Amino acid sequence: MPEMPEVEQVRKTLTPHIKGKIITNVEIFLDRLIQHPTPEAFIKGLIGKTIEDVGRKGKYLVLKTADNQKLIVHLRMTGALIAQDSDMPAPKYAKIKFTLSDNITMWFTDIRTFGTLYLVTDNDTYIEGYETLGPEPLSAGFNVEYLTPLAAKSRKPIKTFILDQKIIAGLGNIYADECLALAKILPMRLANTLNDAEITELCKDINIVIAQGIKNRGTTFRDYKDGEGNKGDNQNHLLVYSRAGKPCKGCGTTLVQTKIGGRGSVYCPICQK
DNA sequence: CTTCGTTCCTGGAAGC
DNA sequence: TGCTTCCAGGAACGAA
Repeated sequence: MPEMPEVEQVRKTLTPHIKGKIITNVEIFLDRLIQHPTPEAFIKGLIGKTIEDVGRKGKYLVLKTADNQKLIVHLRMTGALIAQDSDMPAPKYAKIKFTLSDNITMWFTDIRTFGTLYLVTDNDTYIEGYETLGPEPLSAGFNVEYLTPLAAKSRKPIKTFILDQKIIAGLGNIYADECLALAKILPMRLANTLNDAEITELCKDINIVIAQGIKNRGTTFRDYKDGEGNKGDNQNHLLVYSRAGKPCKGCGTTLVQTKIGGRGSVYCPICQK
């Protein structure tokens, strides 16, 4: 499930294969994934363009294809962008084929087909989730001064609060559980009950957990792969996620699984307060 | 206004 | 063994 570290790893691994390449053809095998404009206009708008830059904003990949045009991709649950030689067979679950110059093909694959793609030209559409993103972990705008007043007026569980992309861009279910475990805060605590010391610790630990995820090239549980089709390594470094019933790495207590905001959540009932 | 539940979708695992 | 049921969750949406 691509969260910020996974999307960043995709960006990094994709860049050397596609940057500077010309898009010579586009084939769409599932129209529904194209959110804007029409599939026909999407194809027409991309053919002949050069991929000038491969960027990222939160969990969105942003491919610049002209001064006034960008291809925005959200992988959601099981989407992937993979670059490979054009003479290689199509990967499984291929949904969109971007034929590039220099014998490279970039495939968009997706098992559950929740992924979304937008071709935005001259800001001709408004992408709600993209435009309202909060600051990212590890960025200057993400700090205690920013987070404290927002938490103070939120009555959501702290886990749900930090999963809100308008508050923090890039956290998903795995890293949210990990951040709260490291900060020793129970995920069901309401955001406005955290004291200053706890917010400070959480802020610091969100940065630590995300930096570790990036360093370990992302977390692969089931389907996530980077731009070259490789898995990440961070699943071998997790404190709580997917470890329900196993001993806490801190105190040995059996980790507990529950549901918060409809999402599976794992925590240590002793270490986390 | 905020918060909560539902929905989209498929594959894999668990249960009987 | 083979079938059915449940679960995974990002984010939009409608309901409370």
